[in-house]
Amino acid sequence: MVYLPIGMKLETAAAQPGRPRAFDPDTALERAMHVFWAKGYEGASLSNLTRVMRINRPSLYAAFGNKEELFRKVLDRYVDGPLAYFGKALAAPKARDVIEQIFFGAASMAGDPRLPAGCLMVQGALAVGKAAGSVRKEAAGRRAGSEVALRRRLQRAKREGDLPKNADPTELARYVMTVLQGMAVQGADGASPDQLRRVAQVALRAWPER
Amino acid sequence: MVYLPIGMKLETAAAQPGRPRAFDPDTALERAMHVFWAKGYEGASLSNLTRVMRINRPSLYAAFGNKEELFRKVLDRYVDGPLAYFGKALAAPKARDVIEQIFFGAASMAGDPRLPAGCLMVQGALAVGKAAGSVRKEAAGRRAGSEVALRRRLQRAKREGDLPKNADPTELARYVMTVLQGMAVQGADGASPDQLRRVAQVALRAWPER
DNA sequence: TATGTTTTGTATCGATTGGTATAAAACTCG
DNA sequence: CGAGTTTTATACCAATCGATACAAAACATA
Repeated sequence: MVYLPIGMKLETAAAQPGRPRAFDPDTALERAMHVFWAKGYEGASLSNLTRVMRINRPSLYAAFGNKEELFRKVLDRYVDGPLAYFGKALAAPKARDVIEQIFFGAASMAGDPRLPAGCLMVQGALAVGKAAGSVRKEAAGRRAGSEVALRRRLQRAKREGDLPKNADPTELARYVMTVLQGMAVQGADGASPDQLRRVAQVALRAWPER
Repeated sequence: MVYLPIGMKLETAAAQPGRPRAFDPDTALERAMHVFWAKGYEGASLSNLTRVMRINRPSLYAAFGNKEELFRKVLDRYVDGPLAYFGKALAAPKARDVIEQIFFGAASMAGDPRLPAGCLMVQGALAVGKAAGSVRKEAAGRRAGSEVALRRRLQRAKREGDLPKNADPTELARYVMTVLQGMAVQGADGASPDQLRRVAQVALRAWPER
């Protein structure tokens, strides 16, 4: 059992020996996210990464493992950061609201000038060489995971009478993910939030009413 | 003016001097397409390409220029080959048929075991490093070109009374392209033709009736 | 101040990248 | 057969890739 001084954060509690870090790992990770987001896993070289992260190569390897582990940690940060709207949307009371929040959340993300265009989980490692195969599968697995989460939410909605009896949560979830991933491609090509919102409006016409 | 022997093809007419090619450029291009399609522009190395194309490096450069030009020629071949259904669909008499043929054409392409998963124009160069920036723009420009062609087709449909007066061809074309590109991501993740067809069925519910 | 520990910066590692120089091989034409 | 032309195969180029070895620097503790 470890007793901490009251009011002291757990991270800073253990003042370990040795030379202290000259950089904030969280800030460095944020910067790495931008590089992978804009250039993809293979397009982001270690020289790119270290320059933007403002750390040298050994510091990167000591703090994040290697390029692949860094990418995985960047993916974690991405889903907890820019993609947080997705998880929040799942908590909306009605299925229709869930879908609207997902679509419009994706559209408005394209309007943030601080963020690269498109979606990291889509363009980060969609088609890659043999060496990056596991990274591709990692990203694909996360896309599939999002679809599963949405499907379960829609299954719940159906149980709650929030969807018609003939509605298929599996098909609907896949449709929503398809539109979302298409919006990611459009966003990567420079589509504006307004354009994406109009796409979302059209896509919502396919939603089963009442 | 050049007079050709009757019944002789123009390509084989000029029997030029020098050592003849030991490979068929068309076959080699087809093989290169598969490599770029499966691995993306950056993930496809020249070693990959020459091995699959079954030619050596100088032959590749003599016949196709360099990696970037080879990719452009592969894109040409892609639109004239696997993506030919898109152009044919535009010739359908009614707008609704155009969209159905596009969607179901994309779905059935995913069922061809001879072809890599997904869509070359989407995953070939979606997010890449600085050196491949022009290749990314090339692919993006072709995606935009497809959308323009579809928009014009829908504008014609509206003039012909084939779409409601309040329908917006620009929005509809963008919506269709978005769904199509989303289907490409789903296809890259291993979605079956049946699954994609069901997605298309849902997507078609957004289409303006009458 | 001395010791132990961790991070930092530099300088590099072998492997691979896209791209070529060079000469032998294989054809046409004279 | 010999000259001219083009393609082939091998070997190689500089540059960059991801990843490390090593020693100086900066801290805590004794």
